[in-house]
Amino acid sequence: MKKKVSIKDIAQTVGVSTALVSYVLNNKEKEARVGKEIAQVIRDTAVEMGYQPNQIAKSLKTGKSHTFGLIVADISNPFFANLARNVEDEAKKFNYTVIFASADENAEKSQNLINILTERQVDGFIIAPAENSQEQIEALLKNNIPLVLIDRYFKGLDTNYVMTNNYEASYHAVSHLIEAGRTNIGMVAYKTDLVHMLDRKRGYLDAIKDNKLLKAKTPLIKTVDFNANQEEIGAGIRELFAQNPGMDALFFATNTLTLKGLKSLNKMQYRVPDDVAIVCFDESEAFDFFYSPLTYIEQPLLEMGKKAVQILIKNITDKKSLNTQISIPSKLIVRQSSAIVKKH
Amino acid sequence: MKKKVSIKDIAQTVGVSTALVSYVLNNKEKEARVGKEIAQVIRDTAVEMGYQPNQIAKSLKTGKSHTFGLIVADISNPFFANLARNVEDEAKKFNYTVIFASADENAEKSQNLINILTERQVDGFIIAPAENSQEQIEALLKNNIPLVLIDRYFKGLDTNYVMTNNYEASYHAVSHLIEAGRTNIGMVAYKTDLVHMLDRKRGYLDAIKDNKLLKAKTPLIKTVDFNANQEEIGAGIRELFAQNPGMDALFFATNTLTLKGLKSLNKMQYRVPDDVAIVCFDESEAFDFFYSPLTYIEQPLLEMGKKAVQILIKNITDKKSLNTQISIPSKLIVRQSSAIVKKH
DNA sequence: CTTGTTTGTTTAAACGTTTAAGCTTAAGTT
DNA sequence: AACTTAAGCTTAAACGTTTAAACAAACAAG
Repeated sequence: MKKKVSIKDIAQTVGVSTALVSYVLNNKEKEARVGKEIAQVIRDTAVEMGYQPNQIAKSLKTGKSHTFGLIVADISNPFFANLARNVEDEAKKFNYTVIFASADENAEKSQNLINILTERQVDGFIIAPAENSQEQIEALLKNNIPLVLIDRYFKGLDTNYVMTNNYEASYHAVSHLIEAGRTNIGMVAYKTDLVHMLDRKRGYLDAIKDNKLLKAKTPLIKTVDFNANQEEIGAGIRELFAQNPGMDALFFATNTLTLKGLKSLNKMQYRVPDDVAIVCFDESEAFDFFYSPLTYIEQPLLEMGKKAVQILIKNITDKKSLNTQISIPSKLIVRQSSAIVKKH
Repeated sequence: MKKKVSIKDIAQTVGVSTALVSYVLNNKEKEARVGKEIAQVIRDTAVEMGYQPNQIAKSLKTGKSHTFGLIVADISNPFFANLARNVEDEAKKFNYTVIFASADENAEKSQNLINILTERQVDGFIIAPAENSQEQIEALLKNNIPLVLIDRYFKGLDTNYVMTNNYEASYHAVSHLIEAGRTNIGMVAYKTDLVHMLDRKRGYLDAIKDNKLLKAKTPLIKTVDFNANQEEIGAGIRELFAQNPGMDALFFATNTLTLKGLKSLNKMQYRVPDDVAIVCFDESEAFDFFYSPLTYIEQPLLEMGKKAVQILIKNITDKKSLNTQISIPSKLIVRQSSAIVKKH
């Protein structure tokens, strides 16, 4: 039970050439005109000897590793963890293995991960690109490495991508707040030029503009750093309240922002939805447990994961295939945090 | 920018043999007595040509893939997602790549994943073993494949493992409930013989016994299936209440059980901690948002992840090294859900 | 100046596969 | 009988590395 058994070992014990063994074990008997009986013998000895193909050797020969990389911001963030799980499951259906990696919204780390994974000869990438990683993506494209962007994309780049309808979803969510009677709505978002975030901001702004709620002089959007902690986010919210006296609703751009924001609101003793209504992007188990269950935008993680894998594999198997760019709609889940409050 | 550049290409343009290039790029100049000037030329042309080593070829030659597999129950479960992130980071420090996979507490899936990963020639495994996967682990051991169990282990098997002190942590948590004045404490756990779960049950039972609270005739532990939904867990809790009139506290064995359990308790209109105190294993962002912030057992995920990686790598580099079996203590975070309630 | 040592470099086999091309023998076809 | 085709198998090169061993030239020492 020490040494691994190779095709050569099988060939030797059966008394044939390695070629024959390879043909049989790859179900190429027909094309290679292998004898029926000997094929069976080969198959039997293979299982008898406990043969496990060496994928590394296979990959070296064929130039395909049947592996791809999934680069996200942080695998421990439930959003990406769920996405990853869906990607994993879909990949398995096509006999692909996926290697996850976390880039922490950091271009340098991202480049590092891309290097490591290309050295490992992955057949392609699914990437939630970090800010300033545009050249990295371009380089991959130039090198003809199949690639699907997910969650975000770059305006100028013609790539495959799978997104949700960030603009419309935000527009819809904010409109919902307005319909619920809110007139002074703030937004907390990340300080970034990544398109998904810009779209969410645009959706927010347009909804306000279209409903003539915009007070031009006050900045209604507070942006914070990707790695902002609860205090910084709390400070941002405080500023929003200071700049917009009477602010009666907040729209959070992501789950992390929401969670830290809610804790700050609790500390500041704001009540939801009485003092301030809340709507946010993404899901979290915690949203169900907040005293006023949150209204949130549910992203289609299952479909996004599946689609990304399918597109990637299409691109891997047919390198000439055109780019696919899809946007899958999110769903607004309305609950108590954005309820209409009786004025008294 | 089409074809990848190989060591051969570099050798050709510099005008030396591939051996020299290999020596230089692997920093074996000293041992191989490569000329200083030519070494520099080789190094320069390598970066000029944008050389990226082919890890697949390297692996085939050296028999080491510098990769290991991490098999957990479900990567989308925050417990495993966090663990995975810590494993990822620690592995990167040693230049290892990790391949995550979810076995869904299912032995068949687990075997499947092990097969796929061994075919990919991973250098080792970190596994949170599923029930009935003992023979799989034994087989790996017999084949001399380095291996660290995490979160759970098997009583009869001499393997590396990294765990938390499930028994003591549970004992302590339940004792804490008793000290807080609770006298009729139920437990919700998974129906499994995996050691970590048995230990948590034992800790619970012993704490009760040592404090003379045990009513022998009533089964105070309700066990449910791994994939039990909220309704089933709710039904379990209902039964517990029926069998133990006056039950005034519940101990949940995992985060998932807790989340579903709390939702059921809400539905049944039990109030925490007035009607029933709660303590649970694992963390969840949601615990902070429950109206009565939960008292929970915080597992040392960072240390567990790090240790597991370190032990695995030690085992990979020195196959003769003895098994390391460590238990890292968890911490009870006491909050409102287990508070003392004034009787009236 | 032989012989030995050092320094710098190349050769070539190997890792476990795949696969085009070649080889043999048997079976059809005229 | 001579030739073609088919069936069944083997040969050998290749994928991109690593590395022990061989080689060659330069230098040192006796």
